[in-house]
Amino acid sequence: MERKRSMGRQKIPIQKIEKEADCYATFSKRRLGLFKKASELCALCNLDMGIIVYSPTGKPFSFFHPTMEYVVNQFQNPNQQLDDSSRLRYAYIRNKIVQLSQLLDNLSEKIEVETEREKLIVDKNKTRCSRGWWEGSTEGLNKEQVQQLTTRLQNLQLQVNNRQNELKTHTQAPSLSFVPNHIHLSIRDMSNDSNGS
Amino acid sequence: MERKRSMGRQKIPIQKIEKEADCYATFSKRRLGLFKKASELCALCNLDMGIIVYSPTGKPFSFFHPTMEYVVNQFQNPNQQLDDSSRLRYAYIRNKIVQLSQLLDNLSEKIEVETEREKLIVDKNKTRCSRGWWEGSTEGLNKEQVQQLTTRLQNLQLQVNNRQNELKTHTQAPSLSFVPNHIHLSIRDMSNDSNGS
DNA sequence: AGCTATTGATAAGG
DNA sequence: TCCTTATCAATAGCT
Repeated sequence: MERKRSMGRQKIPIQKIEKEADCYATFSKRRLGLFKKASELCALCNLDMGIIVYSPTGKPFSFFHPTMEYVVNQFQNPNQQLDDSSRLRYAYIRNKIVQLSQLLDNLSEKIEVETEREKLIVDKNKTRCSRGWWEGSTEGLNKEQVQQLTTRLQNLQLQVNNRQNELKTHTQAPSLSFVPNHIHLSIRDMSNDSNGS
Repeated sequence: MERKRSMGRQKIPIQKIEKEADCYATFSKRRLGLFKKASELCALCNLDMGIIVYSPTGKPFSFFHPTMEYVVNQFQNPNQQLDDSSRLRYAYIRNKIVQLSQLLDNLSEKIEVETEREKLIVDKNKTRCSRGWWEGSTEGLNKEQVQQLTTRLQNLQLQVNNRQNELKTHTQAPSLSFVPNHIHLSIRDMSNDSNGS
């Protein structure tokens, strides 16, 4: 039997991580995890929320649904009623987000299917020794190629996310960043978008 | 061998939970989980962040470190420099939070030790059949009693948290709520606190 | 609220 | 940075 290749996840004390590199790594992972949890909560309970977090280097990241203005303003003035034009604007934004959300989910699904298909092809290749466009490669390299393709597809997904984010942001404000799947994301201001696209 | 007493956690699709009761339950659990993750991230990387989330019924909950004003304002005006008095005020708040944090951590630790001790006592009782203040109870009831004590201690911990939160909040704003351990929590305004307590 | 079986998140290591 | 593995942590379904 093969020896363990990793210690696996270990318990860590919840204190400042002094080693800088580890701190950054942990921030990256946990910020993603946090935003994912947030987007899941938004989707599961159909509610509004926002997160702002500064990286150890001070770079701001945010997650908002439906918009930062809406979430913060409602919090500061819970009893304030919106005027009709504001209501319309937010209704519009919500719709837009739902549409984009569905689009992304569709794309994500396609990517998964595609990735799955590639896996099947490789398996077939392994068992039947058939040859295709990857012929000439060793089995190890095939696996690597599939990994690369998978990575490329996943990168595409992230790019789609970022592009969506840009489209929704178009502002000079600090970079907004977010997470794949179940979007429900950040919008800074869509008032410029009132004349249609 | 005993039959399984529960189905355990099941996979659920990330879509609106239509059953209202389930939606509320999920919100409660996941909001707590989210805030805990947030407080851990703050502690691990020593950074600023804020979360605002509205329950399915519209009740606002928030998590901020060090303050809402600070986090939001810095996000909206990333290049703005604070004046000296603001710097001092925030430094003061940060210090206060760290102090409270340590206090709570100490209390939490004591509670854990106490809980552990109770467990040991029960184990001893089981193996040695010694008798104490729980005498007269069956073994099953003893276990239950210990469970109750444990619960009471945990509730105490939560109450300490909530009390701290109140102390830091004292405002007419929507209720701020948060999570045990590694606090790093919400403050709305401490300017009234300048003359000491 | 509290419990348990599972799923999900993530610290280490490459 | 990104992936894998082994573990730890969060939580869905019940009670």
